[in-house]
Amino acid sequence: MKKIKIIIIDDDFTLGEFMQEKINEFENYSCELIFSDPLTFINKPVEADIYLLDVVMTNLNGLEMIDQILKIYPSSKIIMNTIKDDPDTIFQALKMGALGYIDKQSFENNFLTVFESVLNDGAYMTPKIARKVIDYYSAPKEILNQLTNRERDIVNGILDGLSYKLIADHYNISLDNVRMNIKRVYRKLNINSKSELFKKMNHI
Amino acid sequence: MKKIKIIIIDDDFTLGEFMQEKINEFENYSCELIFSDPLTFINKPVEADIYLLDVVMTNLNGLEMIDQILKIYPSSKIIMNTIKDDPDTIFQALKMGALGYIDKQSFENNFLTVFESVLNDGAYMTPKIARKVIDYYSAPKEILNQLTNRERDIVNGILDGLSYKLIADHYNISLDNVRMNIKRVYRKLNINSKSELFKKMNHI
DNA sequence: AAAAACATTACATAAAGATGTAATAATTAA
DNA sequence: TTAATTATTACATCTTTATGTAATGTTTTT
Repeated sequence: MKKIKIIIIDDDFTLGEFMQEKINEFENYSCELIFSDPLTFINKPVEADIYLLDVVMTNLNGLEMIDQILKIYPSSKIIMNTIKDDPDTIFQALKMGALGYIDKQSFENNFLTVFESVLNDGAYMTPKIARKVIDYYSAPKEILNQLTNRERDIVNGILDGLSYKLIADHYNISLDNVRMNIKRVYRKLNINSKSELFKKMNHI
Repeated sequence: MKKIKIIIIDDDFTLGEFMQEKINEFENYSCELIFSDPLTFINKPVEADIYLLDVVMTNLNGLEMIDQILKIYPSSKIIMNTIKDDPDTIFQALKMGALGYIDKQSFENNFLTVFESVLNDGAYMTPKIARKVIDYYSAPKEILNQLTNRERDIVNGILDGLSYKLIADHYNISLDNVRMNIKRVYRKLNINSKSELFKKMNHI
Protein backbone atom coordinates (compact mmCIF):
# COMPACT_ATOMS: atom_id res chain seq x y z
CA MET A 1 0.00 0.00 0.00
CA LYS A 2 1.18 3.45 -0.87
CA LYS A 3 1.96 5.56 2.14
CA ILE A 4 0.66 9.05 2.61
CA LYS A 5 3.56 11.41 2.20
CA ILE A 6 3.93 14.23 4.68
CA ILE A 7 6.34 17.14 4.56
CA ILE A 8 7.01 19.33 7.55
CA ILE A 9 8.04 22.95 7.11
CA ASP A 10 8.90 24.35 10.48
CA ASP A 11 11.50 26.68 11.86
CA ASP A 12 11.86 24.67 14.99
CA PHE A 13 13.86 21.66 13.89
CA THR A 14 13.63 19.86 17.21
CA LEU A 15 9.90 20.07 17.16
CA GLY A 16 9.95 19.03 13.53
CA GLU A 17 11.85 15.89 14.42
CA PHE A 18 9.47 15.15 17.22
CA MET A 19 6.49 15.41 14.91
CA GLN A 20 8.22 13.35 12.27
CA GLU A 21 8.82 10.60 14.77
CA LYS A 22 5.22 10.62 15.91
CA ILE A 23 3.97 10.46 12.37
CA ASN A 24 6.26 7.64 11.37
CA GLU A 25 4.92 5.52 14.16
CA PHE A 26 2.04 4.89 11.84
CA GLU A 27 2.38 2.42 9.03
CA ASN A 28 0.36 4.31 6.47
CA TYR A 29 2.13 7.63 6.87
CA SER A 30 5.59 8.55 5.88
CA CYS A 31 7.37 11.73 6.82
CA GLU A 32 10.89 11.95 5.53
CA LEU A 33 11.50 15.59 4.91
CA ILE A 34 11.67 18.47 7.34
CA PHE A 35 12.41 21.94 6.03
CA SER A 36 13.52 24.15 8.84
CA ASP A 37 14.28 26.83 6.30
CA PRO A 38 11.25 27.59 4.17
CA LEU A 39 13.39 29.15 1.45
CA THR A 40 15.10 25.85 0.81
CA PHE A 41 11.73 24.40 0.05
CA ILE A 42 10.63 27.31 -2.11
CA ASN A 43 13.77 27.04 -4.23
CA LYS A 44 13.34 23.36 -4.76
CA PRO A 45 9.82 22.26 -4.00
CA VAL A 46 9.01 18.65 -3.31
CA GLU A 47 5.58 17.12 -3.75
CA ALA A 48 3.64 15.62 -0.86
CA ASP A 49 0.12 14.64 0.04
CA ILE A 50 0.08 16.74 3.15
CA TYR A 51 2.15 19.73 4.21
CA LEU A 52 2.48 20.62 7.85
CA LEU A 53 3.19 24.32 7.92
CA ASP A 54 4.23 26.61 10.71
CA VAL A 55 2.92 30.16 10.46
CA VAL A 56 5.72 31.96 12.21
CA MET A 57 9.04 31.51 10.52
CA THR A 58 11.96 33.87 10.37
CA ASN A 59 12.68 33.77 6.66
CA LEU A 60 9.23 33.67 5.23
CA ASN A 61 5.65 34.08 6.18
CA GLY A 62 3.94 30.73 6.42
CA LEU A 63 0.69 32.19 5.11
CA GLU A 64 2.24 33.17 1.81
CA MET A 65 3.65 29.72 1.46
CA ILE A 66 0.15 28.26 1.38
CA ASP A 67 -0.50 30.06 -1.85
CA GLN A 68 2.81 29.08 -3.37
CA ILE A 69 2.48 25.43 -2.51
CA LEU A 70 -1.06 25.26 -3.84
CA LYS A 71 0.02 26.88 -7.06
CA ILE A 72 2.55 24.14 -7.67
CA TYR A 73 0.60 21.24 -6.18
CA PRO A 74 -3.05 22.22 -6.28
CA SER A 75 -4.38 19.00 -4.86
CA SER A 76 -2.09 18.83 -1.87
CA LYS A 77 -3.54 19.40 1.57
CA ILE A 78 -2.11 22.07 3.79
CA ILE A 79 -2.36 21.99 7.54
CA MET A 80 -1.25 24.84 9.73
CA ASN A 81 0.50 23.77 12.88
CA THR A 82 1.29 26.77 14.97
CA ILE A 83 1.22 28.61 18.23
CA LYS A 84 -0.28 31.65 16.57
CA ASP A 85 -3.99 31.51 17.15
CA ASP A 86 -5.29 35.06 16.81
CA PRO A 87 -8.39 35.26 14.63
CA ASP A 88 -6.68 37.30 11.94
CA THR A 89 -4.00 34.73 11.32
CA ILE A 90 -6.47 31.89 11.40
CA PHE A 91 -8.71 33.53 8.83
CA GLN A 92 -5.90 34.48 6.57
CA ALA A 93 -4.76 30.89 6.56
CA LEU A 94 -8.23 29.58 5.78
CA LYS A 95 -8.65 32.22 3.13
CA MET A 96 -5.41 31.13 1.49
CA GLY A 97 -6.64 27.57 1.35
CA ALA A 98 -5.35 25.76 4.42
CA LEU A 99 -7.61 22.86 5.30
CA GLY A 100 -6.51 22.26 8.83
CA TYR A 101 -5.48 24.45 11.70
CA ILE A 102 -4.19 23.02 14.94
CA ASP A 103 -2.23 24.51 17.79
CA LYS A 104 1.15 22.98 18.48
CA GLN A 105 0.16 21.91 21.97
CA SER A 106 -2.46 19.59 20.62
CA PHE A 107 -0.47 18.22 17.71
CA GLU A 108 0.20 14.88 19.30
CA ASN A 109 -3.42 14.24 20.18
CA ASN A 110 -4.89 15.50 16.97
CA PHE A 111 -2.64 14.95 14.01
CA LEU A 112 -4.20 11.66 13.02
CA THR A 113 -7.66 13.18 13.06
CA VAL A 114 -6.47 16.10 10.98
CA PHE A 115 -4.77 13.90 8.43
CA GLU A 116 -7.79 11.69 8.04
CA SER A 117 -10.13 14.63 7.81
CA VAL A 118 -8.29 16.40 5.03
CA LEU A 119 -7.62 13.18 3.13
CA ASN A 120 -11.36 12.54 3.05
CA ASP A 121 -12.16 15.90 1.53
CA GLY A 122 -12.94 17.37 4.87
CA ALA A 123 -11.24 19.88 7.08
CA TYR A 124 -10.34 20.08 10.71
CA MET A 125 -9.76 22.64 13.39
CA THR A 126 -9.15 21.99 17.03
CA PRO A 127 -12.09 22.95 19.24
CA LYS A 128 -10.16 25.98 20.46
CA ILE A 129 -9.63 27.23 16.92
CA ALA A 130 -13.15 26.33 15.84
CA ARG A 131 -14.43 28.43 18.68
CA LYS A 132 -12.50 31.44 17.49
CA VAL A 133 -13.89 31.04 14.02
CA ILE A 134 -17.40 30.80 15.38
CA ASP A 135 -17.00 33.76 17.69
CA TYR A 136 -15.87 35.75 14.73
CA TYR A 137 -19.12 34.93 12.99
CA SER A 138 -21.32 35.91 15.85
CA ALA A 139 -19.58 39.21 16.48
CA PRO A 140 -21.99 41.14 14.24
CA LYS A 141 -24.85 39.91 16.38
CA GLU A 142 -23.50 41.86 19.34
CA ILE A 143 -23.23 44.95 17.22
CA LEU A 144 -26.79 44.69 16.00
CA ASN A 145 -27.91 44.42 19.60
CA GLN A 146 -26.86 47.94 20.40
CA LEU A 147 -29.15 49.29 17.71
CA THR A 148 -32.86 50.03 17.81
CA ASN A 149 -35.22 47.93 15.72
CA ARG A 150 -35.48 50.48 12.98
CA GLU A 151 -31.75 50.98 12.88
CA ARG A 152 -31.29 47.26 12.62
CA ASP A 153 -33.77 47.08 9.75
CA ILE A 154 -31.87 49.68 7.86
CA VAL A 155 -28.47 48.22 8.54
CA ASN A 156 -29.72 44.89 7.29
CA GLY A 157 -31.04 46.57 4.20
CA ILE A 158 -27.68 48.09 3.51
CA LEU A 159 -25.91 44.80 4.09
CA ASP A 160 -28.32 43.28 1.61
CA GLY A 161 -27.11 45.78 -0.93
CA LEU A 162 -30.19 48.02 -1.05
CA SER A 163 -29.93 51.75 -1.65
CA TYR A 164 -31.37 54.21 0.85
CA LYS A 165 -34.21 54.82 -1.52
CA LEU A 166 -35.13 51.17 -1.78
CA ILE A 167 -34.93 50.76 1.97
CA ALA A 168 -37.21 53.75 2.43
CA ASP A 169 -39.72 52.27 0.00
CA HIS A 170 -39.54 48.89 1.59
CA TYR A 171 -40.39 50.18 5.06
CA ASN A 172 -42.63 52.96 3.84
CA ILE A 173 -40.60 55.70 5.42
CA SER A 174 -39.02 58.78 3.96
CA LEU A 175 -35.57 58.86 2.47
CA ASP A 176 -34.60 61.34 5.14
CA ASN A 177 -35.65 58.90 7.78
CA VAL A 178 -33.26 56.34 6.41
CA ARG A 179 -30.55 58.96 6.34
CA MET A 180 -31.23 59.99 9.91
CA ASN A 181 -31.03 56.42 11.07
CA ILE A 182 -27.78 55.83 9.27
CA LYS A 183 -26.31 58.91 10.87
CA ARG A 184 -27.17 57.57 14.29
CA VAL A 185 -25.85 54.11 13.47
CA TYR A 186 -22.57 55.55 12.24
CA ARG A 187 -22.21 57.55 15.43
CA LYS A 188 -22.99 54.59 17.61
CA LEU A 189 -20.53 52.39 15.80
CA ASN A 190 -17.92 55.07 15.37
CA ILE A 191 -17.76 54.79 11.64
CA ASN A 192 -18.56 57.02 8.72
CA SER A 193 -18.99 54.99 5.60
CA LYS A 194 -20.81 52.01 4.29
CA SER A 195 -17.51 50.27 3.75
CA GLU A 196 -16.70 50.45 7.42
CA LEU A 197 -20.11 49.09 8.19
CA PHE A 198 -19.46 46.14 5.93
CA LYS A 199 -16.14 45.60 7.60
CA LYS A 200 -17.67 45.67 11.06
CA MET A 201 -20.34 43.24 10.07
CA ASN A 202 -17.93 41.11 8.08
CA HIS A 203 -20.05 38.28 6.91
CA ILE A 204 -23.68 39.09 6.80
CA MET B 1 -21.04 14.28 40.59
CA LYS B 2 -23.52 16.44 38.79
CA LYS B 3 -24.45 15.18 35.39
CA ILE B 4 -24.40 17.30 32.29
CA LYS B 5 -27.98 17.96 31.30
CA ILE B 6 -28.89 17.63 27.65
CA ILE B 7 -32.15 18.57 25.97
CA ILE B 8 -33.05 17.38 22.51
CA ILE B 9 -35.33 19.44 20.31
CA ASP B 10 -36.09 17.47 17.22
CA ASP B 11 -39.08 16.89 15.01
CA ASP B 12 -38.19 13.29 14.52
CA PHE B 13 -39.15 11.68 17.76
CA THR B 14 -37.78 8.27 16.88
CA LEU B 15 -34.41 9.75 16.14
CA GLY B 16 -34.68 11.79 19.31
CA GLU B 17 -35.18 8.65 21.34
CA PHE B 18 -32.27 6.99 19.65
CA MET B 19 -29.98 9.88 20.50
CA GLN B 20 -31.30 10.02 24.02
CA GLU B 21 -30.48 6.40 24.50
CA LYS B 22 -26.99 6.82 23.15
CA ILE B 23 -26.35 9.78 25.38
CA ASN B 24 -27.64 8.09 28.50
CA GLU B 25 -25.20 5.28 28.03
CA PHE B 26 -22.69 7.63 29.52
CA GLU B 27 -22.62 8.14 33.26
CA ASN B 28 -21.84 11.81 33.21
CA TYR B 29 -24.56 12.84 30.78
CA SER B 30 -28.24 12.88 31.33
CA CYS B 31 -30.83 13.40 28.66
CA GLU B 32 -34.39 13.24 29.91
CA LEU B 33 -36.32 15.60 27.72
CA ILE B 34 -37.07 15.42 24.06
CA PHE B 35 -39.18 18.11 22.48
CA SER B 36 -40.54 16.93 19.20
CA ASP B 37 -42.60 20.08 19.02
CA PRO B 38 -40.41 23.15 19.34
CA LEU B 39 -43.36 25.31 20.33
CA THR B 40 -43.89 23.27 23.46
CA PHE B 41 -40.40 24.18 24.47
CA ILE B 42 -40.78 27.83 23.56
CA ASN B 43 -43.90 28.17 25.65
CA LYS B 44 -42.33 26.57 28.67
CA PRO B 45 -38.54 26.60 28.40
CA VAL B 46 -36.41 24.30 30.48
CA GLU B 47 -32.79 24.94 31.33
CA ALA B 48 -30.02 22.63 30.20
CA ASP B 49 -26.27 22.62 29.76
CA ILE B 50 -26.47 21.57 26.16
CA TYR B 51 -29.25 21.78 23.61
CA LEU B 52 -29.28 19.50 20.63
CA LEU B 53 -31.21 21.33 17.96
CA ASP B 54 -32.52 20.25 14.62
CA VAL B 55 -32.60 22.93 11.94
CA VAL B 56 -35.53 21.68 9.94
CA MET B 57 -38.71 21.51 11.93
CA THR B 58 -42.27 21.98 10.75
CA ASN B 59 -43.50 24.38 13.41
CA LEU B 60 -40.51 26.59 13.84
CA ASN B 61 -37.19 27.38 12.32
CA GLY B 62 -34.40 25.88 14.34
CA LEU B 63 -32.14 28.82 13.59
CA GLU B 64 -34.48 31.26 15.28
CA MET B 65 -34.59 29.04 18.31
CA ILE B 66 -30.89 29.48 18.86
CA ASP B 67 -31.45 33.12 19.53
CA GLN B 68 -34.40 32.50 21.80
CA ILE B 69 -32.66 29.88 23.89
CA LEU B 70 -29.57 32.01 24.31
CA LYS B 71 -31.68 34.95 25.40
CA ILE B 72 -33.14 32.92 28.24
CA TYR B 73 -30.08 30.84 29.08
CA PRO B 74 -27.06 32.75 27.81
CA SER B 75 -24.46 30.32 29.04
CA SER B 76 -26.02 27.22 27.58
CA LYS B 77 -24.33 25.54 24.65
CA ILE B 78 -26.20 24.94 21.46
CA ILE B 79 -25.34 22.22 19.02
CA MET B 80 -27.00 21.86 15.66
CA ASN B 81 -27.72 18.31 14.68
CA THR B 82 -29.15 18.23 11.24
CA ILE B 83 -29.22 16.92 7.72
CA LYS B 84 -29.18 20.44 6.31
CA ASP B 85 -25.62 21.22 5.43
CA ASP B 86 -25.72 23.97 2.83
CA PRO B 87 -23.31 26.79 3.61
CA ASP B 88 -26.04 29.35 4.16
CA THR B 89 -27.70 27.37 6.89
CA ILE B 90 -24.40 26.56 8.52
CA PHE B 91 -23.34 30.18 8.63
CA GLN B 92 -26.64 31.40 9.87
CA ALA B 93 -26.41 28.94 12.72
CA LEU B 94 -22.89 29.98 13.62
CA LYS B 95 -23.89 33.60 13.35
CA MET B 96 -26.75 33.02 15.75
CA GLY B 97 -24.39 31.50 18.27
CA ALA B 98 -24.43 27.75 17.79
CA LEU B 99 -21.17 26.21 18.98
CA GLY B 100 -21.38 22.88 17.28
CA TYR B 101 -22.64 21.67 13.96
CA ILE B 102 -22.82 18.01 13.10
CA ASP B 103 -24.69 16.10 10.47
CA LYS B 104 -27.13 13.52 11.69
CA GLN B 105 -25.30 10.68 10.01
CA SER B 106 -22.29 11.23 12.18
CA PHE B 107 -24.11 11.87 15.41
CA GLU B 108 -23.29 8.56 16.95
CA ASN B 109 -19.60 8.81 16.26
CA ASN B 110 -19.21 12.43 17.19
CA PHE B 111 -21.55 13.50 19.91
CA LEU B 112 -19.12 12.87 22.74
CA THR B 113 -16.46 14.92 21.03
CA VAL B 114 -18.92 17.73 20.44
CA PHE B 115 -20.13 17.73 24.00
CA GLU B 116 -16.64 17.80 25.39
CA SER B 117 -15.55 20.50 22.99
CA VAL B 118 -18.32 22.92 23.83
CA LEU B 119 -18.12 22.22 27.54
CA ASN B 120 -14.47 23.21 27.45
CA ASP B 121 -15.16 26.56 25.84
CA GLY B 122 -14.39 25.24 22.44
CA ALA B 123 -16.48 24.46 19.41
CA TYR B 124 -16.80 21.58 17.03
CA MET B 125 -17.78 20.90 13.48
CA THR B 126 -17.55 17.62 11.67
CA PRO B 127 -14.81 17.59 9.03
CA LYS B 128 -17.44 17.76 6.33
CA ILE B 129 -18.96 20.90 7.82
CA ALA B 130 -15.58 22.42 8.60
CA ARG B 131 -14.66 21.99 4.97
CA LYS B 132 -17.70 23.93 3.85
CA VAL B 133 -16.84 26.73 6.20
CA ILE B 134 -13.30 26.84 4.90
CA ASP B 135 -14.34 26.73 1.27
CA TYR B 136 -16.57 29.64 1.93
CA TYR B 137 -13.59 31.58 3.16
CA SER B 138 -11.45 30.87 0.19
CA ALA B 139 -14.16 31.67 -2.35
CA PRO B 140 -13.02 35.32 -2.70
CA LYS B 141 -9.60 34.08 -3.71
CA GLU B 142 -11.08 32.54 -6.86
CA ILE B 143 -12.83 35.77 -7.68
CA LEU B 144 -9.69 37.83 -7.33
CA ASN B 145 -7.98 35.43 -9.68
CA GLN B 146 -10.13 36.47 -12.61
CA LEU B 147 -8.98 40.05 -12.27
CA THR B 148 -5.86 41.75 -13.55
CA ASN B 149 -3.26 42.96 -11.10
CA ARG B 150 -4.46 46.52 -11.20
CA GLU B 151 -8.06 45.53 -10.81
CA ARG B 152 -7.11 43.42 -7.82
CA ASP B 153 -5.26 46.34 -6.24
CA ILE B 154 -8.27 48.51 -6.57
CA VAL B 155 -10.72 45.93 -5.32
CA ASN B 156 -8.53 45.41 -2.30
CA GLY B 157 -8.44 49.14 -1.72
CA ILE B 158 -12.21 49.28 -1.77
CA LEU B 159 -12.49 46.34 0.58
CA ASP B 160 -10.14 48.16 2.89
CA GLY B 161 -12.58 51.03 2.94
CA LEU B 162 -10.60 53.51 0.83
CA SER B 163 -12.31 56.01 -1.44
CA TYR B 164 -11.55 56.08 -5.16
CA LYS B 165 -9.52 59.20 -4.57
CA LEU B 166 -7.38 57.62 -1.89
CA ILE B 167 -6.83 54.57 -4.02
CA ALA B 168 -5.78 56.75 -6.95
CA ASP B 169 -3.32 58.61 -4.73
CA HIS B 170 -1.97 55.43 -3.28
CA TYR B 171 -1.14 53.93 -6.65
CA ASN B 172 -0.32 57.21 -8.31
CA ILE B 173 -2.94 56.89 -10.96
CA SER B 174 -5.77 59.15 -11.97
CA LEU B 175 -9.19 59.06 -10.40
CA ASP B 176 -10.58 58.19 -13.80
CA ASN B 177 -8.29 55.22 -13.96
CA VAL B 178 -9.73 53.90 -10.73
CA ARG B 179 -13.20 54.47 -12.09
CA MET B 180 -12.40 52.71 -15.34
CA ASN B 181 -11.04 49.72 -13.45
CA ILE B 182 -14.08 49.52 -11.25
CA LYS B 183 -16.32 49.57 -14.28
CA ARG B 184 -14.46 46.61 -15.69
CA VAL B 185 -14.51 44.75 -12.41
CA TYR B 186 -18.24 45.27 -12.06
CA ARG B 187 -18.80 43.95 -15.53
CA LYS B 188 -16.62 40.93 -14.94
CA LEU B 189 -18.33 40.10 -11.70
CA ASN B 190 -21.79 40.99 -12.91
CA ILE B 191 -22.43 43.51 -10.21
CA ASN B 192 -23.01 47.23 -10.08
CA SER B 193 -22.34 48.52 -6.64
CA LYS B 194 -19.79 48.44 -3.90
CA SER B 195 -22.24 46.64 -1.67
CA GLU B 196 -22.46 43.77 -4.06
CA LEU B 197 -18.70 43.66 -4.21
CA PHE B 198 -18.56 43.38 -0.45
CA LYS B 199 -21.11 40.65 -0.56
CA LYS B 200 -19.16 38.71 -3.16
CA MET B 201 -15.97 39.00 -1.20
CA ASN B 202 -17.73 38.40 2.08
CA HIS B 203 -14.91 38.27 4.50
CA ILE B 204 -11.83 39.97 3.26
C1' DA C 1 -47.39 63.47 34.40
C1' DA C 2 -42.73 64.64 33.34
C1' DA C 3 -38.55 63.02 31.51
C1' DA C 4 -36.06 60.22 28.51
C1' DA C 5 -35.55 57.54 24.61
C1' DC C 6 -37.04 56.52 20.07
C1' DA C 7 -39.09 57.64 15.44
C1' DT C 8 -40.16 60.51 11.67
C1' DT C 9 -39.97 64.23 8.38
C1' DA C 10 -37.68 68.21 6.23
C1' DC C 11 -34.12 71.23 4.07
C1' DA C 12 -29.46 71.85 2.60
C1' DT C 13 -24.86 70.76 0.74
C1' DA C 14 -20.43 68.60 -0.26
C1' DA C 15 -18.29 64.41 -1.45
C1' DA C 16 -18.26 59.87 -3.54
C1' DG C 17 -19.90 56.48 -6.63
C1' DA C 18 -21.80 54.47 -11.07
C1' DT C 19 -21.57 54.66 -16.15
C1' DG C 20 -21.10 56.14 -20.88
C1' DT C 21 -18.02 57.31 -24.59
C1' DA C 22 -13.42 57.97 -26.56
C1' DA C 23 -8.52 58.48 -27.42
C1' DT C 24 -3.71 57.18 -26.48
C1' DA C 25 0.07 54.53 -24.53
C1' DA C 26 2.16 50.14 -23.15
C1' DT C 27 2.39 45.15 -23.22
C1' DT C 28 1.82 40.80 -24.90
C1' DA C 29 0.75 37.30 -28.15
C1' DA C 30 0.37 35.59 -32.87
C1' DT D 1 6.10 43.32 -36.57
C1' DT D 2 1.29 43.51 -36.77
C1' DA D 3 -2.69 42.50 -34.20
C1' DA D 4 -4.78 42.11 -29.90
C1' DT D 5 -4.89 42.99 -25.05
C1' DT D 6 -4.36 45.65 -21.25
C1' DA D 7 -3.64 50.10 -19.01
C1' DT D 8 -4.32 55.06 -18.67
C1' DT D 9 -6.29 59.44 -18.95
C1' DA D 10 -10.18 62.53 -19.95
C1' DC D 11 -14.88 64.55 -20.04
C1' DA D 12 -19.68 64.40 -18.83
C1' DT D 13 -23.73 63.35 -16.05
C1' DC D 14 -26.83 61.42 -12.87
C1' DT D 15 -27.41 58.92 -8.54
C1' DT D 16 -26.22 57.86 -4.00
C1' DT D 17 -23.86 58.76 0.37
C1' DA D 18 -22.48 61.35 4.28
C1' DT D 19 -23.59 65.04 7.51
C1' DG D 20 -25.46 69.16 9.66
C1' DT D 21 -29.37 71.33 11.84
C1' DA D 22 -34.16 71.38 13.48
C1' DA D 23 -38.94 70.42 14.56
C1' DT D 24 -42.65 67.19 15.85
C1' DG D 25 -44.77 63.04 17.03
C1' DT D 26 -44.59 58.29 19.91
C1' DT D 27 -43.38 55.27 23.13
C1' DT D 28 -41.25 53.87 27.32
C1' DT D 29 -39.60 54.56 31.82
C1' DT D 30 -39.34 56.73 36.20
